[in-house]
Amino acid sequence: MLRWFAEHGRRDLPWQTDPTPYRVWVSEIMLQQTQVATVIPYYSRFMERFPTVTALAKADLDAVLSHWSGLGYYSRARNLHEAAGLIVGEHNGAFPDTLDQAMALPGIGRSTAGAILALSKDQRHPILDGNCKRVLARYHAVPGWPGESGVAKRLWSHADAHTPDANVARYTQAIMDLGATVCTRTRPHCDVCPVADHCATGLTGTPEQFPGRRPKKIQPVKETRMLIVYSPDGSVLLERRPPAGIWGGLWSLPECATHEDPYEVCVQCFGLETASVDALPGFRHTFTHYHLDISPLTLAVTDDSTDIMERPDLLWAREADLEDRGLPAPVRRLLEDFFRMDESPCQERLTA
DNA sequence: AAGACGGGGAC
DNA sequence: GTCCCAGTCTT
Repeated sequence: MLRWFAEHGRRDLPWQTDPTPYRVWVSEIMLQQTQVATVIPYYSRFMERFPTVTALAKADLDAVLSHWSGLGYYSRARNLHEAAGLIVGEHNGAFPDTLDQAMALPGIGRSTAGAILALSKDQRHPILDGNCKRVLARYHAVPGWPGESGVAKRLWSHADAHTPDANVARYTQAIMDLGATVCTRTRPHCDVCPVADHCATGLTGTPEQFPGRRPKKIQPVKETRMLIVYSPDGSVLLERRPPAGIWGGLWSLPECATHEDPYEVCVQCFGLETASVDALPGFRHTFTHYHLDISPLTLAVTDDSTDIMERPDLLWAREADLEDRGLPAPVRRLLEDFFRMDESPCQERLTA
């Protein structure tokens, strides 16, 4: 593995050039359930804005969420920010040196804690990310879906047995790179695999059948109406979502259940008189666990009461304000389209 | 043990 | 469309 890594491993990823615990930590959190190519631009912007754990701890959560906007799993950003405060407040600004202390931080489980300490301090800890699960399930022909506790337990045992006493950082990067570039989900390249000779499935079996698939489930379909409440000065009303749950803590559009009257919602919830409801084309946003059918409605504010908003969960935002706010990806796209229509001469919606 | 939690890349 | 990804947290 180490010989293969020296020749074929990835050594030039942004967090590898200067693998401090902080830089590795941020990368590992971003890489949870997210592919390297997606992470890289986010990582660059994040490290430029929050170069140290102190800078991250001092920042507003809003600033952190805006740099996370579009990555998904926003609890990762909230946990990262909270953990930075704990590191500054309880660890004198130094990332914890033991596995248990690292795992005590929010957002850091066993695999991430092991990866950070292995990659940044060469400590001996096994990891078990998606790449390792695939490599080990194939190498040892472990049947079953890794989401089952018994299967995960066997994989952890193999991971620990393979982890060397020396060169842990390089070995850890090697097994992840092997999974990412050779032992790929479909059509693995067993002909160039450095461990194919001892692999239980590579040359003689069917590696694609490992690991076992997640049991299939029908995903429910939910629907909502999103209100684009716009004022004559070209700003739209944003509402902050609750800290937990879907899109937790992000700025989104007010929503209106199918049985509610959008005019009434504007009056009751925001004290705003509106007119001229228009429907924009609906679209479907798909999550891991359900589909969300979104029907956007535009409402023009008719009275001049835009100065009554003193609520911290409400915000009038112009187009230029959006980039500094954490918005769910579909809401960001929707508002970008809305403002783009606004500029287009064929629309008379705002000019009446 | 099972479900919640986003978004995008690969196919 | 489906599957999955450098998982963790809550229930």
